[in-house]
Formats: sequence, C-alpha cells, structure tokens
Amino acid sequence: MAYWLIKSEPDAYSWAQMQQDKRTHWSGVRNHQAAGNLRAMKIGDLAFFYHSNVGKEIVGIVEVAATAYPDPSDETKKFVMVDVAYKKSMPKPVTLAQMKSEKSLANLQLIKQSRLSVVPVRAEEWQKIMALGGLK
DNA sequence: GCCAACGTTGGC
DNA sequence: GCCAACGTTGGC
Repeated sequence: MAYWLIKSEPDAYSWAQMQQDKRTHWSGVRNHQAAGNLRAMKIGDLAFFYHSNVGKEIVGIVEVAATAYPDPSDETKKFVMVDVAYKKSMPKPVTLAQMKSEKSLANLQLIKQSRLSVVPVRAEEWQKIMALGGLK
C-alpha cells in the first residue's frame, strides 16, 4: 500500500466539505507529474488531505476509493481523476511549519516541490506525521 | 527545437 | 502584495 498527500485550497474544496460529502471525485489536476501520481494510486491507498494557501496544514486522511479514470472536465482528454473517501480527521492538524522543522521530514516531496498538488509520502514520513497529528 | 514571455501555484 | 519555482505558449 502506498501513501500520498493531496492538496486543496480550502476556498475551493475544504476538509469540512470532504467530511460532509464522505466521498468525492478528485478532479481538476492539470499537471502531468501530479496526474502520474494519480495513475499510480491503488484502491485502499491512504492520502493526507492538505489545505494549501489558507491553513497550510494537514487536516485529515482519505482513502482511495476508485483508481484513475478520465476527468470529464478535461477537454484534452489527457488528464485523469480518482475518487477518494473520507477516513478520519487529524486530532491535531499538522502545519507546514511543523513539518519543516522536523529533520526526519526534510525530504518530503511536499516541501521540496511545493507546487505539485499530488505527491507521494514515504511510509516512515507517514508514520511521523501521524504521530505529530496525534494518531496512534 | 530554442528560449523569452507569460501564467499559475503557493509560501511568506 | 510580492516573489520564487516551474509549466506552457508562441515567435523565430
């Protein structure tokens, strides 16, 4: 099983909305590298839900519920989307500042490539962030 | 095919 | 509001 981190601006689609919807189409990705990550997702993979711009923190966890399929909102037919389902909220949101101050998270793709909206997370990074967020 | 100009994302 | 990073577009 793989781990990921997906970003959303809360003004566009917030965690509160995700909790309400329970499941949503993760559409609108228009970057080939991010799309490649979407294609690599498997059912049951977990992803952190990160609020970019406003908040700049990981607020929850979602589970991949459908693997990549064509994004109908993309006229070029090149991009895909996945479905994700609400899993749980972070008892304590983990901020970007917190992650940057952790030496063990120095290689986070989120930090190294801040503009990418779908990034992989290593297992050890996942565990570390879970602990920071008050889970397990 | 190169590269300058421009647009977008996202942190500060 | 500014700026760095980086992707895309279009002229040549």
